[in-house]
Amino acid sequence: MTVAAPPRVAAPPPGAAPLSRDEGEALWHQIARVLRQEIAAGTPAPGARLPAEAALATRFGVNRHTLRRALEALAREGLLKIERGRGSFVAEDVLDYAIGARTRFSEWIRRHNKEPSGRILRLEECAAPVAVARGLGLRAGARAILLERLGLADGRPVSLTEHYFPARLRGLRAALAAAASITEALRAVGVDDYRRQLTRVSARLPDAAEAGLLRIPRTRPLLVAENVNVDRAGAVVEFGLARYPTPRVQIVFEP
Amino acid sequence: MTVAAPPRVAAPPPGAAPLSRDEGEALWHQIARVLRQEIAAGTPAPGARLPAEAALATRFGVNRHTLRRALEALAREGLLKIERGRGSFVAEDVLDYAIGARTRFSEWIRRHNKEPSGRILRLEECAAPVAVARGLGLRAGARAILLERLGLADGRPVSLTEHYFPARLRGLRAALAAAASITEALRAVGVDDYRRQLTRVSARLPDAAEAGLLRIPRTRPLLVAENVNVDRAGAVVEFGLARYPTPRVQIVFEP
DNA sequence: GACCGCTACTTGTCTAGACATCTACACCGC
DNA sequence: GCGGTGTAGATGTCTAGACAAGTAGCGGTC
Repeated sequence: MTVAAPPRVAAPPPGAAPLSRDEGEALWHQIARVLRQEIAAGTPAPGARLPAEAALATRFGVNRHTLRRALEALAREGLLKIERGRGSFVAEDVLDYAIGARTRFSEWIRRHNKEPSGRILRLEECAAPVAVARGLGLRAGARAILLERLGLADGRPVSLTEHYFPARLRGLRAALAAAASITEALRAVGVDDYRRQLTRVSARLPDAAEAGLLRIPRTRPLLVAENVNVDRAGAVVEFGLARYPTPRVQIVFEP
Repeated sequence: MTVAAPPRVAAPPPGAAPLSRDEGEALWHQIARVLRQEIAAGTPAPGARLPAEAALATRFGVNRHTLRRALEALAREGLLKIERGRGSFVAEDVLDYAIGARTRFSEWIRRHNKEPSGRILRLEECAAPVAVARGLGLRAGARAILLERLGLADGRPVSLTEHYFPARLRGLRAALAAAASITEALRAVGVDDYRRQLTRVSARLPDAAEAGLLRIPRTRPLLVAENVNVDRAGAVVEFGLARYPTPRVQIVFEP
């Protein structure tokens, strides 16, 4: 009397989606379909990490190679980004920041069909640092208003900006505290229109605070953009210093 | 004293391209590069079959899975077409036959940057079959001139055509034997211009002779096009019956 | 704090074998 | 000639194990 042969592979765990073996559709194809649906449903969310290949293989009750085949297919479709040594991540569409003369944060985010929001981190009067004073056309140490702000798209941080305004704009600090956007606050103090005069882009690694606020590891570079905004008369109304997390954000120059 | 451990895999045969193991580039990537070069150099030629995966794996001294990975990459690039149960074939660009009123064989081929040529298989006077007589507007059994021709592009067969002409065109048979093209022969007997009045397309499997001439297996369908050409006055000057091998040739309708 | 090395975890590659599935073709019987 | 059947050979899928190589974080050292 012989014992029944053990199944060739471990059965998938109870709650898992059932894969049909010995039917027409390949296992890796079925797995890709399941993952595609889950991603479309929002879990895991864009940017989130998937379980490791070994864990997913266990979940579906298949060999790691079979599972890899499914992940490769999804990566080719652009749904996943697989990073060696780190894991597989649900692709999040890159926010192209198209630098134009009149680009406003909320318009930028809305153009990507996301909901813009923001959090004021700091709002105070201070002495302008040297680089800022030069940008604003002031003497070093002159008084300036500083607004530090975290920009979010659909709740995910996409920018960390410092805005310096010359102190000559009376009432701006109160307006910034009350208004929903910088554009609106400037209008409240008489600056109807402004445009970007200059933008300079660089990159560096974030410090701990920046990494925490933007929710990125400290090894991911930031794009750092300095810009100068002027009013219709050409007077400087703002010096901005923006930090964007890569690769979530890319900057595009529009001539 | 121990014997040296045997190599994990068989060494590639003497004449084969050397692959560098334990260097930065993956084996499958090196193999893909070698095959890409060979295809670019023309051997194997477009349409030709590559050796089977097992044979190629032996040639490069790798496992079949490793070789498959290289083939898959090339297939994704469009350089190969892999067909289950048949083999891997160097992709050949499909000849789109754009049906226009004045499409001539040589122009068609030249538009694809290939060199047109042809071989006359038959040239004789015969009694027109019923279908042909109807196309030519003659009584069944009326005398007609038949030209059967194999058309080639860069030496590869792309069409097999029967051309029927009404016997009223005196001297055409001699002209066809002497001229390089039908257009030229017709001009020699006074038909300066002609245009396609009608084309009807169907498909069927080839018989043994057709398969042999077009160098395709008998299981590959032929595109069959009947067409009627008329001169400036509207009189029928030719009834054509063309057979094209799929998928080498596709027919495109131009409105 | 900065730097280094260690370690755990992750993805990438290669090998090996088994079986499924499809194609082409020869063969046979009618 | 026609159609079915068998067979060899091709690609497709899955499992299994091993090792390479990259990443991140921890802890020790200076």
